[in-house]
Amino acid sequence: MAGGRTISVLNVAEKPSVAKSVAGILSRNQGLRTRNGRSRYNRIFEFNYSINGRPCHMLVTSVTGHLMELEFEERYRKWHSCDPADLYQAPVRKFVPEDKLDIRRTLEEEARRCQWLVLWLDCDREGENIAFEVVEVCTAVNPHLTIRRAHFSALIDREIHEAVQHLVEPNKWFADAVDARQEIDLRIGASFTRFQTMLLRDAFIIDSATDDRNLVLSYGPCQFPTLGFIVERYWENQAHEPEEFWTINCSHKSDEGIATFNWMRGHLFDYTCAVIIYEMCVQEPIATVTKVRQQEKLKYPPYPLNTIELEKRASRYFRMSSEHTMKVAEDLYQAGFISYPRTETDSFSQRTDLHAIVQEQQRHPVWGSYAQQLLDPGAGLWRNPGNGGHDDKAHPPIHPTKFFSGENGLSQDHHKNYLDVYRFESWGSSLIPTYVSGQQFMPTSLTLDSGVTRPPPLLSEADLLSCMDKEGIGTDATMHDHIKKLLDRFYATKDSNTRFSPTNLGEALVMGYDDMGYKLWKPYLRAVMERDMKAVSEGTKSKAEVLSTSLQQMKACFLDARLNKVKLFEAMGIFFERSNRSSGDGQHAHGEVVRQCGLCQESDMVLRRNRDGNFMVGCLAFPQCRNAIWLPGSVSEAVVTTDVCNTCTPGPVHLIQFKFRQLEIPPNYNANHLGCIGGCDEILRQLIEICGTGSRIPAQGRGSTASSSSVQQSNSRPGEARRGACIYCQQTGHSSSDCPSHVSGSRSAQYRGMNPQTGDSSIPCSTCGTPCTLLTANTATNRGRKFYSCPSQNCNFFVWEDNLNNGTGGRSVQRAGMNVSAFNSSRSSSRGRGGRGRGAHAASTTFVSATGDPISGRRCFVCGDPSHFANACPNRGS
DNA sequence: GCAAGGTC
Repeated sequence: MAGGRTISVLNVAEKPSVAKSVAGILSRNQGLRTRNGRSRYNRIFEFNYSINGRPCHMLVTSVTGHLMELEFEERYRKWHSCDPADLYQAPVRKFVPEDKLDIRRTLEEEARRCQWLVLWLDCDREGENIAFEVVEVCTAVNPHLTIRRAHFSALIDREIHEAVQHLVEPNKWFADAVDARQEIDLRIGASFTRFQTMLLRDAFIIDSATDDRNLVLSYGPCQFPTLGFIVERYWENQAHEPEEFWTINCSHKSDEGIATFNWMRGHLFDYTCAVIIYEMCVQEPIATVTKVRQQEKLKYPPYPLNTIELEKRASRYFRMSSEHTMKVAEDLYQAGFISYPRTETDSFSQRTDLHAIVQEQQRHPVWGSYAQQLLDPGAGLWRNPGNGGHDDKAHPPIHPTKFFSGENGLSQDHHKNYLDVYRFESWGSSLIPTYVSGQQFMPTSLTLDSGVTRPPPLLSEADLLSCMDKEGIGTDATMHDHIKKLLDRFYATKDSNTRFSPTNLGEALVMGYDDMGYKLWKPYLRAVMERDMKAVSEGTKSKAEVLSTSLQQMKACFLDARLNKVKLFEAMGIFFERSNRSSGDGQHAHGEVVRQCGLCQESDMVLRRNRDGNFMVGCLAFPQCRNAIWLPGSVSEAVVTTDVCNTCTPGPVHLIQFKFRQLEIPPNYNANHLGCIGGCDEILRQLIEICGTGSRIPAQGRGSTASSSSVQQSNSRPGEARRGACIYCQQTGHSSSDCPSHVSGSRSAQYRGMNPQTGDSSIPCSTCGTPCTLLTANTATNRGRKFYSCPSQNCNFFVWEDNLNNGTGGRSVQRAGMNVSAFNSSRSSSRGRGGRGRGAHAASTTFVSATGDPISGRRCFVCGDPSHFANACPNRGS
């Protein structure tokens, strides 16, 4: 027993609620006195206690998070006071802001009469940094203080009592890492924010905010990569080219149940190929079981909960925003129901008394009995939770700390269940027949189904949190703040389904930096910083070293970005009108009118230039109407004239005076051309074909996600935009398969490679009028011979090209399998071409067409010979 | 008027 003279101990917690809990637990509410400090929120608790046998007069008070802020010195604070580049070396200082001065005074007054200072800040890097802020303030008035740190991670008796009996030294490396992070964030954030705000805000009419003058175009090392995730996914989504594919599906129903068989090849994009294979199946439909494999499927309970997983699950199951979730979790933590809610840890340490945690829940009406069973050694149900593999060495996974019966004052949102027999995941169940190897059966259904590839969905809040987590953007405690900031800054919007899209402003900014070739909107920068911080916190790098190299690099990057500011200007110019031309009429503000939009028939089509300098004519009603015509990439200038085309209807269609870059067009074309986009202009069509539209070529640094960033996000796509006028609307600039006036792009695969306007590679189907592509046979008897075949499922139109030229005309070939769902098809696709038919039973081997008519005169699909089917065709496979 | 990180 140490005994001896009573010492006064000043205990400082990170927030008032923790001070109250710590005081309550240590004093066991015996002899606990409370008084006000200088700050009305941060009260002081007093009681007597004994640390390692030594009598102590304990004073417990608190701060409210960081006591200090980092700021530039006064003369650099005004935005126009200096060149933003100077902010990389302008002096900074830590100071206690006005609203924290009373807390500082409390600390000073109490510290003067204490011998010890015990720091009860949260046990993470930020907490350690705050601890040193408190130390700085207290030792300034009492240099003789003995400094001690309490380590705890839950506000429960055994943790707190143990912490106070095992005090340690504060960790300077942890605090240094935060100092470095603060300084880098401040310098980068302030320099780029001032730079881009002053550059762009007054130059463009940014209509997102009510008052442009107060708009801040902030840049931050966390908010920008977060925006980058949203934009990148948005670009991927917009650039997606839907492609139709085909699958062969088979099911078998028996007394035991129904089995669905998937094609080992998955799916094929080549329709003809899929039909041939399908037809072979139809011809010999008896299925043989070649292998039977039984596999046990395991479903594991979720790992112990960390902050991000909490936010993701709350968003997924409760549709709670991450911001709200954290507020609720904080309430529960402060009320003592759950452990600290900001943790990266998803595995329980060996020391955690899991049985004690479960014991608390035995009284619960819903899962209490389950808890009892878990604890019953006879039941043998107890299993230790899985190990998620993360441990921040500061806090345990989020877990309930005491029984919660549904107290008043807490909303329904607070009633989260951590130990429930988890309600949000379930087993899928179905019974399938048993099979033995070698067994044969007649499929109940055998269908050729089509599907269309889907674009990746826009990011949900849970997706976004995953991206941030994966790349280390923000802390578990701040991720939701960064997401909210993007909404507040008008950089992004969230739809009712919690899916995020960039606004024009957000997309333009990312595009601008991307065009510079910079990864400033990517997470790499932050990742490097985070690695540096970790190195500092582990003592392998010094704070000074990290600051010096990091800031040097960032300043170089800043100066370079400023040299390339024209890229930001151009990107903004795609979405926003320049403010010095803002007073013009509406038409001028958006471009020159070429014609009325033939698609929506409400708005005008106007001539515009995209960020790559390429011209297009787009509908003013975008994005409601996506009609767009991309012009040749070789156009250097384009001006809408008052001349009107006298062929194209509905008029008026204004002619455009084009100037082409001579070097980019063939020598026999004139660099100056008065052209029409109405469909009549053969020269324009040819130049689009020759030069491409240039609009969708991936820009440097944007990789595969490039294309959609163009201004209109039209449906046109790189390769197809070059192939001439659309067969539906006769406009150039998009292909038929992309025609916005046409219902579906799902047929796109069928039209590839054709050239409708040249007349020699496409003819209309004699039945439905659909253009038929010129294809080349590859059979032994007809290799190299060209033919036309209708891509439509409803036609069997087929004609050899040489017959056509001889005037023989087309003939139909019945194709078994197409349009035919052999056997009763219960799995027909509503969208695709296959499987729509009704069918007779297989045993009769009668096939019925999609119209219900029996098929007669069936012929080989490969060579057209009625004497055999494709699977027996002598020409097949040669 | 800027960042991100604490917290009220």
